[in-house]
Amino acid sequence: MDSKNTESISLTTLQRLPNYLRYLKTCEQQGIVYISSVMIAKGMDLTPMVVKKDLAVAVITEGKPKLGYCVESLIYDIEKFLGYDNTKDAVIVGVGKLGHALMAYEGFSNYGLNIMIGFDANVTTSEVNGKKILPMNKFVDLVKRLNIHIGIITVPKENAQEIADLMVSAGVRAIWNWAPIKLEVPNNIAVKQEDLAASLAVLSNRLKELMKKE
Amino acid sequence: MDSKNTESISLTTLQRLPNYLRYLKTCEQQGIVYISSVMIAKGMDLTPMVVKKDLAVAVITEGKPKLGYCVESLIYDIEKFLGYDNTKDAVIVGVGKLGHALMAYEGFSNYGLNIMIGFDANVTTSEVNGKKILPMNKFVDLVKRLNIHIGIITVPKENAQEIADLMVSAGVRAIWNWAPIKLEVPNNIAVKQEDLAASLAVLSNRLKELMKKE
DNA sequence: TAGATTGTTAATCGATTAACAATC
DNA sequence: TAGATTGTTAATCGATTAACAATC
Repeated sequence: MDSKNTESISLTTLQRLPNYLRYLKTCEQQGIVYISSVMIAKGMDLTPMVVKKDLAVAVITEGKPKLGYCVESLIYDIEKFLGYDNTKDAVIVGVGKLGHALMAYEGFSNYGLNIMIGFDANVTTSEVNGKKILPMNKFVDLVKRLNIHIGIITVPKENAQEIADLMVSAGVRAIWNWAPIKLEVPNNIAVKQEDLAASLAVLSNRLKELMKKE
Repeated sequence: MDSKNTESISLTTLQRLPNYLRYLKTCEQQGIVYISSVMIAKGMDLTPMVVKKDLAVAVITEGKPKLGYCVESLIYDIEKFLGYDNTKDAVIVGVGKLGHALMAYEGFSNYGLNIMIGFDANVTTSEVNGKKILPMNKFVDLVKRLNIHIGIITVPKENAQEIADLMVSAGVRAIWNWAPIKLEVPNNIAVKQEDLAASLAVLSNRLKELMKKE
C-alpha cells in the first residue's frame, strides 16, 4: 500500500517534520493557501533543497510548479506521517517535579501523545490535571489491561533500569527515558534517550566558540 | 596553545562526550585503571573506531598499544574539554512546573551548570532548593550585575521571544530554549532548542517500525 | 618475541548541496 | 509565452567504517 516509507526515513528529516507542521500551521492561520519550498525554507532557516527533499519522502501532496504546495494538504500528510491523527496512550513512572511537569504539559496532545496515568513509588497527590497517580503495585496489571505501548521514565537513575524491565514485562514497546542512564532492553523495544547533558554540551561549546571570537 | 580543537568538533562527537564521561566514571569506581577502545565501545554500544576517533579529537591523553587509555586521564581531559571544571552560572525564566523541575535538578552540577536564580512574571514561591525566585523587573539589572551568560527559557511559547530579547539585552550569550518556538536572536548569540516534538517523532517512528515487523 | 591495541590513512556510506530538465 | 518552481539526477561534503603499519 504505502509504497513510500518502505525504506526508513532519515533521522534528520524525521526530526524536522514536527517543525514543518508548526510552521505550516502558522501559515494556515495567516490565510496562506499555497506555499513554495523557498518560503518554507526562509521561515524555518533551512535551504529550499532540504525542504523539497524532506517533503518528497514524507508527503503524498505534490507541489505545483510556480505555485508551490497546498498548505492544508501538507499539514494533513505530515500529521498522518507522524501518526498525530490517532493519539497514542502512554504512562509515566516517577511523578516527581519533572514527571509532574510532563504530565501537566498540554502540548503533547498536539503531538498525538496522551499521558494517561502516572505511577510513583510514593504517591503524594492523587491527581495531576485530572490524571490519576497510582502506586507501582497497580502498574503491570493496568498497563496490560489498557494495552498501553508507550512508557515514560522520570525516576532517579538508580531505579530507571528496574522500571524499564517492569515496563517491558507489562507489554510496553517504546520507552522515553529521561534518566541519565543507558537502558538495557530487548532489541524489539524502542528507546529514546532524552539527553540533557548532550544538549548542554552543544550549547556550552557554541558559547565557548562565540567567546573565543571576541 | 591548544593546537587541538582549532577546527570545531563534530556535533555527534560532542554529544557523545558526556556519555563517555558517565561510563568512564563507573569504570573508575570499579577500580579499572586502563581501558581499551574495545571495552568502552562494548560498554556504550558503539564501535571501537568511533571511540578512538572521538577520543582523538577531545583528549590529550594518548592510549598505549596493548594497554589502552588511562581512565583517570580520560576523565580529566573530557571534563576539561566540556568545561565541567569551571562551573557556569545560569538563570532560568519561567518557574512553572518544568522550570521548577530544572531548578531543583541536582544533576546539572555534574555538567558544570549552576542555575543561580529563577525569574517569573508571577512569583508564587520565594525559593526552590535554596535558590531565589524573583520578579521580572529585577531581571536585567541582576543578570548584568552578576555577569551571567547563560539563560534558560521555560515560559509558554507566547512569551518566549520577548524573554529571549530581554536576555540578549541583559548580556546573555547562550540560550537553552524549552519553548516550542524558533527564537530570533542576533547571530552572536547561541541557541539550543530543546525539541520534545522531535524526540517523540523519533520514538513513535521506531515504534511504528517495530509494530510493522510483527 | 608474539600479539593485542593504538593511531592514521583510505574507502564507504549517507546526507546535503548543486544543476537542470519538466511544467504550470 | 516567459519565468518561477517543482522533482530528479549528479556532485560534494562530512561522518562512519575498514585497513594496516607502528608499538608496547
